[in-house]
Amino acid sequence: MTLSRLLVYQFVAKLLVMKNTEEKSKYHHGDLRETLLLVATEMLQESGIKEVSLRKLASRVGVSRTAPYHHFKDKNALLCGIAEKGFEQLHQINKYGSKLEEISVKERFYRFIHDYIQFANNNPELYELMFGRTIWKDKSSTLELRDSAYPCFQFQVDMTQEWQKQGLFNVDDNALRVSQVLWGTVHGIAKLFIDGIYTDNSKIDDICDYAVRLFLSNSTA
Amino acid sequence: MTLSRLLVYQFVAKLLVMKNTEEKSKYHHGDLRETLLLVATEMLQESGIKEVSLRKLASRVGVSRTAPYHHFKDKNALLCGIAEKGFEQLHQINKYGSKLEEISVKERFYRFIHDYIQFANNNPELYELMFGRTIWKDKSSTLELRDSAYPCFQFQVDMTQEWQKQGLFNVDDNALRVSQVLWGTVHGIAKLFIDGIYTDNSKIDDICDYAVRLFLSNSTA
DNA sequence: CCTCAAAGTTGACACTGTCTAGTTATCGTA
DNA sequence: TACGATAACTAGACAGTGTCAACTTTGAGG
Repeated sequence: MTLSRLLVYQFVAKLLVMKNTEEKSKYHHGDLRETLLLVATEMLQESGIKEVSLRKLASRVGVSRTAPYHHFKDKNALLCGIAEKGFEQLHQINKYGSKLEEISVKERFYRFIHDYIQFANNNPELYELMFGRTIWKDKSSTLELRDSAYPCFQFQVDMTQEWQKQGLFNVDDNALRVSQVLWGTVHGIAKLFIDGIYTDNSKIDDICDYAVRLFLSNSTA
Repeated sequence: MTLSRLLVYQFVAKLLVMKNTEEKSKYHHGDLRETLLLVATEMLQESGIKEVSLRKLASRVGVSRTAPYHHFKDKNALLCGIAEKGFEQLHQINKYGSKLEEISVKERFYRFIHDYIQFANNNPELYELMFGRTIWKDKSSTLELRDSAYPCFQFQVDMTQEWQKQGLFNVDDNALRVSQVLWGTVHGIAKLFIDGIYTDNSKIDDICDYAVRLFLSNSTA
């Protein structure tokens, strides 16, 4: 299964380069960087970050152990690359949810919380990587990673501001602070689930309900 | 510095055994298990979990590489042992804070949030270990770990119930759910700080303030 | 056509966790 | 007091890991 998909990757990657030429030798891969990210993400999702090693990755892609070093400074840079795409995905989800005009603000707020936690729950290893200290602590985050993560963070502040305007929260409150607490809540619940401390996934919806209720019990909307 | 403290450990450990005898040979350490936990915790706090290796630990303690295996099944068991003590510490803090009768319930609630996040912030590596997937995911947690962690978790539910009785939250709400959301919030904020995503530590108090305000804006106390 | 940088290679090094087999010390019991 | 079991400890080995240095192949541009 993984093997067959891998062959597809290599094939597609090669197609990207075979624009005018008929055949390519195998020495130059074509689009190794993208293929590495693709396969590494797959390995991550399949068997966890502990199983992602550069050597295994290289061998899966069919390339020598040190070839990845021509596309990523080190393992950390590769991981940042994976997380980068995760943030684009999450940002997309948030944007989509905030545009649903056929439902009430309150419902949109519930959906934000719910969709966020679902994203984490559907991609536990990816989420763990995106928000883990591996790539953030000690200033080890790549410039490109920050460029894709910060807009995603900022969007959450913007949404909070919108919720304030619509009466879910006090307009006089500092939007950044409110958003930091809200994000803390969803992040915390998500983490407790995917780290295996909250174990009953069937209770996710119920917990989201309570989160909304606790925050909005005095909203004017 | 570390070296001198290490010598103290070894000395103390030896004293524990030298009850009746005058001198002990060095083949048997005396209380290796406890010494390993002590030194490992120190290594953890000093330079992060990534720097904690069984071999380095053994060599610091002055024992062969495989000696620790006679006291811990594997590395995971050692880490569980460290976390265990962390939970006892945290439980202690929670218990202490809940007994302060000279301040109001609201202030006690604030202190719970504040103290919790401070504990995480003062012991980032330990907290990371205690609540990280390394020891929880895939049922890798030790029985002893669970025995020290679960009472700590339960205590938070008990506190929530007390807060409900005193009017901070609706008495009719499911205490477990309320507590799961509250705990999610403090855990999430703590994590965002210690993982390096929230970077301005001087804002901790302010964020705690907002958390309390958001939760208690409609309390009857 | 030639050059040169980019992309890919092998070999090596210093680590890691953990298994196996062997050694030494300790303690309860005959 | 002697003995034998067993707990505590040791060295050797193995398969992994990330990453560095030195080398080769390839393709594109002057």
